[in-house]
Amino acid sequence: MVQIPNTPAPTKSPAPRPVPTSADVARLAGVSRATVSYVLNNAGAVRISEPTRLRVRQAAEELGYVPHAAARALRAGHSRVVLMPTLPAPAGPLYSQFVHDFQGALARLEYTVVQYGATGLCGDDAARAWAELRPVAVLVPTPGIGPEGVAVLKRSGARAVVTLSPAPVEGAHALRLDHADVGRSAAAHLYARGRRRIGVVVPEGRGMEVFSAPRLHGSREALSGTGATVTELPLAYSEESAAALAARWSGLGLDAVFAYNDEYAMLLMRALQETGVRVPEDVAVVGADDLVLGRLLRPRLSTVRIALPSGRELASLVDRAVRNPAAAPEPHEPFGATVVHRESS
Amino acid sequence: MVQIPNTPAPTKSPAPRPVPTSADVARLAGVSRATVSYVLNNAGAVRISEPTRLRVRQAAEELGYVPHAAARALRAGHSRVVLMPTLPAPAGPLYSQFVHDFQGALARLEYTVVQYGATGLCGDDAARAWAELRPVAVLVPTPGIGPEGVAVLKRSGARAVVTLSPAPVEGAHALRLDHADVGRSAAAHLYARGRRRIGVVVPEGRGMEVFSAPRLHGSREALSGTGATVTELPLAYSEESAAALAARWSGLGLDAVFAYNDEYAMLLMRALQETGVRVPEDVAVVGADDLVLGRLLRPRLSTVRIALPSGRELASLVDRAVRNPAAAPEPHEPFGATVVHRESS
DNA sequence: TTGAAAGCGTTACCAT
DNA sequence: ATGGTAACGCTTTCAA
Repeated sequence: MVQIPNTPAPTKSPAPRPVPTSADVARLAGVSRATVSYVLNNAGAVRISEPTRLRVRQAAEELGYVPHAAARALRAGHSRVVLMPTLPAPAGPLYSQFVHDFQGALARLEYTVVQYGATGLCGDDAARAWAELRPVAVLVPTPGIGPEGVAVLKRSGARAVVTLSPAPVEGAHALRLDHADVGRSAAAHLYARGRRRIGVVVPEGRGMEVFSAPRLHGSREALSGTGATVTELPLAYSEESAAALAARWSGLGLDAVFAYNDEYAMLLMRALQETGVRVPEDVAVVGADDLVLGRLLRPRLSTVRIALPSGRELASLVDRAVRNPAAAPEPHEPFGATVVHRESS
Repeated sequence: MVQIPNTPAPTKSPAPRPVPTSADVARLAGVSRATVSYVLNNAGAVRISEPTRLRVRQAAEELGYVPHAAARALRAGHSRVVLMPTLPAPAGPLYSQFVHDFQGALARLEYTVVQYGATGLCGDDAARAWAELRPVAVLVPTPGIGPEGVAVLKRSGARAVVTLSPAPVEGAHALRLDHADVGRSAAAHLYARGRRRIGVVVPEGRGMEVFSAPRLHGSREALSGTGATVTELPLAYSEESAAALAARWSGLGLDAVFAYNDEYAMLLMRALQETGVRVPEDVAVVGADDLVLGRLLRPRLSTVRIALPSGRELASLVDRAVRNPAAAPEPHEPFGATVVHRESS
């Protein structure tokens, strides 16, 4: 049977040229695919004559050849991708900075960080979706993945799984980071300052509960049995929502508020001040995350600081774990939440 | 020759089990790989008996089988990955929100958004690195990629390339977004308010110049030939840096400042107020990005708002472009920069 | 209803 | 020094 070479498929008019492959480069340069591979990867083991190298390079240039990462990974049996699921809510400044540092540090170690939109799925289902990419390591920034999920990832070739979560997860390098600690610290601080009727801001908005729920819970826990009360205060990140909350403030009878984080604290504090509520005389306010803006407010904002690991440290941990996956997860102290007492409480 | 099956490589002690493949599932279930594929992908065209389906599912479960995305993409010849290079600097709140929306909207359209750390490389070199992933679409959030880069991506199978940049890029759906407009608007506004000696804050820090340079340049441009002066004000995002700048303020002799964005404006405004400089009487301040916090400052912060496309709109644009790559890039008006005049100017 | 086989793009091994 | 070939894991067409 005669095969007509390169008959264009009779579908679309622009006839989308197929993506050039290394075989195309080889054909154009008049060499074999192996030679193309050697030249383009600067393989030291094999010597290729200079003229040949040149021909191959020119051919690749001419065709606009770009190697196919998936094919390469398939062949190699591994990749240098470090996977980082994206958060369920827009990231705050603290986290953005952290991700940026982490990414930069890993890039210097020749890894590629991929933030992957793992929408909808949760827990060990999500782990399966991540495992499809066969990352060499995974950093899970929220709780929710369990030992099963970790096992799936490891069976799929992940040499390191690092979790940031309250409880250590079997099989993972568990960096213990409990947002409930933030709530606990804030509430304990307010209680120690003599406050007894404490509001806790709970941001509205999909995905926010991942962080707000533990912060609320921690506050409740710290105050249980003390006789102090905790009042949940839903609040959207808008002037209107804050004004509405401030308008019904006197009816709530609160003498303190833990405002979820510094940004919400600023929002609420302004609304309260507008309606004549004095801070900290009438109500003590505590934020969290120790953002720059907290120091700029008047009164200066008390806040709870979390000792996040630096991006560089975490990158180096990942690298060590990848190089030696057999090593037991390094134990470490939970990241503490420290109250930074300023003027608002 | 007799081949000893599954001889473990005599290397490491924990003998890392190889990752289970669909062949392993097939073997365990006593069927062929094709059947496994049919069952696991719910192929409608072929009917598989219920008992077989069950056996396959159980085998997959037991082995912890997860399909290999790279292999699948290789075989399919395409993917649903939308690539988004990460910014060279930590993202601000405006951008974080945008990315989150964009990702959510694309997920609903069954795309997978991947943020890819494209560190170091720039322009068309970066494009080559992105092309290795064979994304179906690419959203380039910074200028720097040229027609060459777009061509590389398209030749590599990208059916849509969307750029957010000042000048339209040949071959791409170019959303025209010029940060110089922000600088122009701010400067023109300050000039119209009678200010003539105008400072422009330039954030320090790697990667910031991508946005700060055009904003500065736009300010210069708007004032050239008017007799007004532009003074460059390097500023790190810290209280100390702001205090240092405020300390030498009177020597600068400025009557207005465009503070890069609302966050820097807040930082500088506070430092100025601390040293007794009155806003807006002594110095007019304009921020940018129209963040919530600008409305919370006193005096309320004037700002320049950029009409970013919503994540949903952009997602739908990407989807349309992917479905019909032949269509000419949809023309559109450049996104305007609008001055929101409040009290600080 | 199920199985065999080809092929996606790449690279490593083994001939030449 | 270079080229043929097999194999990575998966899907799909064709044949039984």
